[in-house]
Amino acid sequence: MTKTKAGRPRSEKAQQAVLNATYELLNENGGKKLTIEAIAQKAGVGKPTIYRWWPSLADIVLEAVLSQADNKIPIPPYESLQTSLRQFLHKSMESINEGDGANLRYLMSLAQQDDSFRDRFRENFVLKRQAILKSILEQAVEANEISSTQDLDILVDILFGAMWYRLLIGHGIMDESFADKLTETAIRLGQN
Amino acid sequence: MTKTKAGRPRSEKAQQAVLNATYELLNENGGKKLTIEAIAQKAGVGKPTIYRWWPSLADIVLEAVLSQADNKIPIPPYESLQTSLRQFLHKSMESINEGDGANLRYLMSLAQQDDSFRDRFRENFVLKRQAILKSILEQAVEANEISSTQDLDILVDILFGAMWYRLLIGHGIMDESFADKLTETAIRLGQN
Amino acid sequence: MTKTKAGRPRSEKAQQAVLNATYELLNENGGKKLTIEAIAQKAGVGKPTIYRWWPSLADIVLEAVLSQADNKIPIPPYESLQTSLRQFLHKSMESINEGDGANLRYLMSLAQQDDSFRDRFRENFVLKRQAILKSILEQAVEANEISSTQDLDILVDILFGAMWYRLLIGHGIMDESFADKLTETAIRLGQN
Amino acid sequence: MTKTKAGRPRSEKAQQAVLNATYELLNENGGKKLTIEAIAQKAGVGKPTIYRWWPSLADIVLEAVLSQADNKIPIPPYESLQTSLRQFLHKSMESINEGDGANLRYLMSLAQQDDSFRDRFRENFVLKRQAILKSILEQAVEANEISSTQDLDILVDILFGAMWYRLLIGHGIMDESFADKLTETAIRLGQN
DNA sequence: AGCTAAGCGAGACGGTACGTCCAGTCTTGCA
DNA sequence: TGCAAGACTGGACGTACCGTCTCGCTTAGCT
Repeated sequence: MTKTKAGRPRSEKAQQAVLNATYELLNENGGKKLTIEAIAQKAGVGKPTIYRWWPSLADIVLEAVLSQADNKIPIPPYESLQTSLRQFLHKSMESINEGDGANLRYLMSLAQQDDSFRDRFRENFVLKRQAILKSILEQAVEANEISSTQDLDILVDILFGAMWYRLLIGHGIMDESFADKLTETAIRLGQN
Repeated sequence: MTKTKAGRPRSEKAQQAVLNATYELLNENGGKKLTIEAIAQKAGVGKPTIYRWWPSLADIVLEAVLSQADNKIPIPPYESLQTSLRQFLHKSMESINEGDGANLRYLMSLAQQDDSFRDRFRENFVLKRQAILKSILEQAVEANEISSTQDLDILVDILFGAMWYRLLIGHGIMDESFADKLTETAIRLGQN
Repeated sequence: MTKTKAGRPRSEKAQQAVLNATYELLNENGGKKLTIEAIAQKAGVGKPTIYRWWPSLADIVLEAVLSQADNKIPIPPYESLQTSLRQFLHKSMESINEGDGANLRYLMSLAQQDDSFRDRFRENFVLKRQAILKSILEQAVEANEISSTQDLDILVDILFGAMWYRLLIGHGIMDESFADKLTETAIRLGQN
Repeated sequence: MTKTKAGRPRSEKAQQAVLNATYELLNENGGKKLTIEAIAQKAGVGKPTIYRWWPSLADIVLEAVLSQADNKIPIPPYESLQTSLRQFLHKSMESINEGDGANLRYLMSLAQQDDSFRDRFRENFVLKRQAILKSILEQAVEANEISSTQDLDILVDILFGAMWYRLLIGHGIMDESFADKLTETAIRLGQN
């Protein structure tokens, strides 16, 4: 019988157009004009198409940011805590200052408005970043640069926490010197 | 020199009704139904009255939270870093777990959507909390419990950052043991 | 050459619901409660749908009245000025007394508040009524019941003018005897 | 038994300021910006002062128009129907074209929205104008220029009706030739 | 001449409706 | 039969006025 698929197949093009449009709108006015209608219009896509694939605006933004940012902060081969952590934090600051800061703030904001998105944001974004940082710290433990009695989770919360805090509140700059101070803090906490 | 202002004076009753209604709605569904229309209806107040006195929904929420929370975390007389900081962090955790956590998350979310509100949020809320924490740390420096070479601002960012981070992401619990770990961290960083 | 229009077509059901709701509200309190919000609610229709299709409340009312009244005053075959004009004026009085009077007053009122609507009201409503009356008078000219030197436009202004004047001011009744007097006036002016 | 009235008497200045402000606003954009708030502001008067003296916006407008227009169309000594009626109608057209037309249209519009104002408008404005016209016609009857069997009320409705009709609908000009045609019409109807 | 109460301006109040924007769903015809 | 287009219901937005109220100041007229 009919095994051929009738109808028009899904358009990958449309999907990509949505993500591109979202990313552009996001970086235009800090998300002020970022609505599903605007995305649909800019992408040349029908609204139902968007609703078919994503559960919410937040998820589109998350995917758009992920698809753009996935390979921005590469994990370098471990050298030393001082070198590797410093480099990781420098890259993070750099990315934030180049525009990703606004995206991160936007995602964090959306996560507070929708619990189920908050879960996806955590699992698909935040925890993956934590894993990278943690792997650096674990290698530092192996290299005896961090005491094995140190609670690495607290260390992760401290490092990412301080960065997010400054990013979200905007009371302090996000520059290399800040990255250096956090690196130093981690080293001092590791020694014990 | 007429310094008296003509016209009917501002109704404190209406103002208080707005703040109360806001606080209730905020704690009902985590801010899902928190709209200016809903506040106006619940408070028995006209919408223009609200717009006359507050520039945005965010500012109403901020004032509502401030008016409720102003005296929740008292500043105790300084005893020791271990005691005073620990107590401050315990109180903070407690307040968050008693419902203020949702409010804080809501405010932080709003702050990411409106730059001018972000400024007010920072000045009127965040920096005041930072000042409390910092005064504890400064007393610790005076008591030689923290080295005078330590950068207190970084310490503040670390402590508040870690708390906000967990609160916003929801990947870790906010309990006394977390507060204790942060206290211990501060002490270790203070001992240069 | 695609001339077909994409997208969901206009809903005739919604359009009709709006007109019906408008007509009902119009006849409920003489237009006192006739607001776009009330129409939308009564018709079960969103406000944007109304604004998409009508430029103003006045135009909705005009269309509602037109759709209800289009066939109320039929043009009878011409017999004589005495008979045909009298019948036309009798029907007009009747329609006014049956409730259309309020609608006409409402429309005339709206026309004074919005010049562009006044134009549409004139073109789509008033001039069409004038044409009917004028065609009767023209047949009377052909039948030598009205002198060909008589200015028919003035006659039309006199007949409709007197009716509208009494309707709007309310200083005299709108009954058959009034219609008869106007008929007689027309006949006397025609003889010359 | 204090029956005397103490207290400050009414300010005639405020009353006049209201009427002047109303008249100016009325002639600025055809009544588009004519609101009680605007009047109060322009007149430098408190809103309650306005509400204390006038039952509605319409009544303010009526009084403003009356106070400005009372002596615009003087009643000349009767000469002949041809002369006196013609002059009266010419003056009416002139006044309408000089700006009073907009005021009349505005008043008529308001009269359709408020039945009790419609009564006052009729009694204090329309009927007084009718009385002037009627007195001319009555003098014509006395002078045997109009047959005593002619119904003068119908004649009044015809003359004022035709003018109001053209004014309100805007389908014909209001000039001297129109006035002349109406004069001629009256003369012909008078001859019987 | 002083007292006092009503009138005054100003403007905040609870409301209603406005016209707009966007959400999320539904209904077409094209491909 | 999946898609773009776009119309649909619905809800909140921020604004403009409404008519009422509450102030402190001003002022006329009685005591």
